[in-house]
Formats: sequence, C-alpha cells, structure tokens
Amino acid sequence: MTKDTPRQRGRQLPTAEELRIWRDFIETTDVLRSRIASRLQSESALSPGDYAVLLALTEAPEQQMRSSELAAHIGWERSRLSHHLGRMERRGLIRRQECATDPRGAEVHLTAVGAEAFRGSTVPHLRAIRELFVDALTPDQLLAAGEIAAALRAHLDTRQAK
Amino acid sequence: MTKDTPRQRGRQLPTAEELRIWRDFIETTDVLRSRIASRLQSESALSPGDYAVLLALTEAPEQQMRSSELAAHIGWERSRLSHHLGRMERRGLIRRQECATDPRGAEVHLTAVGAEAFRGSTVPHLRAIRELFVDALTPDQLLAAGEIAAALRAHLDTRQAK
DNA sequence: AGCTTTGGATTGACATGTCAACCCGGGAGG
DNA sequence: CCTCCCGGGTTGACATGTCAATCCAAAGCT
Repeated sequence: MTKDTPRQRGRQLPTAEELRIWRDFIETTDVLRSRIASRLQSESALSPGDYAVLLALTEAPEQQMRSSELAAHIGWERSRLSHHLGRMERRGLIRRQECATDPRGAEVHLTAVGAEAFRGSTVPHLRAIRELFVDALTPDQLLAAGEIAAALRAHLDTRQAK
Repeated sequence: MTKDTPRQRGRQLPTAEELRIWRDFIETTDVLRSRIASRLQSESALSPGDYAVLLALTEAPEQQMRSSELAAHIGWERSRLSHHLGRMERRGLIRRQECATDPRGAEVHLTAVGAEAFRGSTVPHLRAIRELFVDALTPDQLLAAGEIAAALRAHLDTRQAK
C-alpha cells in the first residue's frame, strides 16, 4: 500500500499511513472506553473499577475472595486494589475482614448493597456495550476485532517475557 | 454465527460471543496503551499527555497556541489542559504568557527544554508504536483496524449528537 | 451608566493510578 | 532465641482526570 522509503531505515519506524491508523485506533478506543464508563456512571453510579470488582465477587464462591486472589483475577496491582477497596468500603459496597486461615491476609466480602448495585448495573451496562460497540460494527468487523485483539495480545505477551 | 435467543429480547443485549470479543478488545487495547505509555515514560520521561501537548506546540506556527485552541486541537477539556499545563510549566516544558490581543486569554509557548524533550522522544516513541502495534498485525489486520476505528468513531459521533 | 450574559481560563474537591516505602506475621538458618 | 528475609497488605506522595464553581474582562441590553 505505502512504500517504505530509505528515510525509514529498514522499517524501524511506521509509515505515515501506519501512523494514521495507529492514531485513529488508539484515540477511538479511548473515546469508546470513556463513553461506556460514562454510561455506567450515570446509569448505575459505578466506575469500571467498581464493576470489575463487583463482578469478580459476585461470581466467587460465597461471594468473597482473598485480596491477592482478587487482584490477580482482575489483573490489578495490589496497591491499586487496596486503594480502590478503601473507597468501595466507604460506600458500603464491600467489606474487608480478617482472614480466618492466615492472620496476615484479608478477605473481601460482597455486601448486600454491593450485590444490589451490581445487579442493577448489569443490564444497562450490557446494553451500552451492544449499542456503542457491537452495533457499530458489521459481523465481519466484529470477528476481525476479535482477531486483532488476539494478535495484539499474543504479540505483547511475547514481548513481555523478554 | 451465534443465534439470538429469546432471553436477549430483540438483541438488546450482546450474546456471549459478542461479550467475549468486547472484553478481549477493550482489555487488550488497554494493555497496549499502557505499554506504549510506559515505554514513552522510561525512554523520554514524558507522559502521553505531555507528548500530545508538545506535538501540537511543535507543529504550531511560532510554536505557540492559545489555550483553548490547544485544547480543541488535542480534544481535551480546558480544565484538564489547565491542570496539565500547570504541571508541565513546573517542569519547564512550556511557558504561559498573557495574550497580546485578548487580555483574558493565555498563550502557551514551547520552551527550549520542551522542544528538546520532544525531539528526543519522537524516534523511540514511533519505534514503540511499530514494535508493539504495527508489527503485531498482518497488513490485512492493520487495514481492518483502521476500518474498525472509523466505523466506531462514526457510530459514536451519531450517538453523541442525539 | 448599570446590569446581565458570554467566553477564556483557573481553581478546588475528589476519583483514579503508579511507585516506592512501610508494617507485620511467619518461617529459615545460625 | 535471634536475625534476616518473604509474602500479604497498606500507606503516602504524587500524576492524571472529571465536575462544578469561580474569576475576570468584554459585549450586549436597557
């Protein structure tokens, strides 16, 4: 499509066309993310972080998890989770409680308030995903999006190892 | 591909497969964004926000812009820009100065330090984009990514107007 | 002139993230 | 026993974002 020129020194740098696609792609996914977040916020008074935590706890046996386990499950650093749990606890969405088996650790429990907030948020959130993401794409494009995500993820994983 | 069931009430909600793609897509773009940001930070001591501001100023006539103009150019709210400029000014990357033609307004000027920081960041940043994004995709996938971004953007724009 | 409105920009309060330092309860070795 | 380290978790400092309120000068309106 676009020919490499000597200026690009053996394809170390993207071409103008590649760069245009990059900017479109990253800016658009950013807008999408913030639009979904803003729907979630206005329709359910939850942030994406709240939603991720509540989803994990809702699906956990006995609606509770160890803090580290939870962090690993949603892919967060423990410090980030600790700060976030503090804010959620102030709002009554979760409760922290000393762990029975390991005096060092903490168990995170879903409260009735948290369970109810999550229940009420699910349908509107899924609807927003359909309206803003799924409905924007043709079936082919949707499949392509899945493949692109998989390819990016695989590539990032190999680079991480190194 | 996946049949809608009565449970989904006329396609209001995404199917399980659509949801899986959504999660893959949004999580992966998030990881990609943060990996690029972290390369920029470690290689050039700039945040993506710093980069956007410096890029706009570098390309502006006389390397200066009105604050609102800059905000519109990079698509930020003015309050966000004001906070960010405060931090950049403390680091000496930009300078704010009363506007000659409109006493209310401020002109944002690129400093020598800022220009130098931006110059040094460009090549590593573009290299990261190639390595982490462009190189992860086949040429077809790259084109598809561009089309997906365009479709999403167009869809979001129509929804914004309403 | 006097009053309201508008537009440009900053500010403060607060949510969210990252990073590094810390606290604290167990072990492992001596 | 004592020390050193390790793993779970919290904390503090600070960067980044959003939202609503504010400030101030310029325009309109009466």
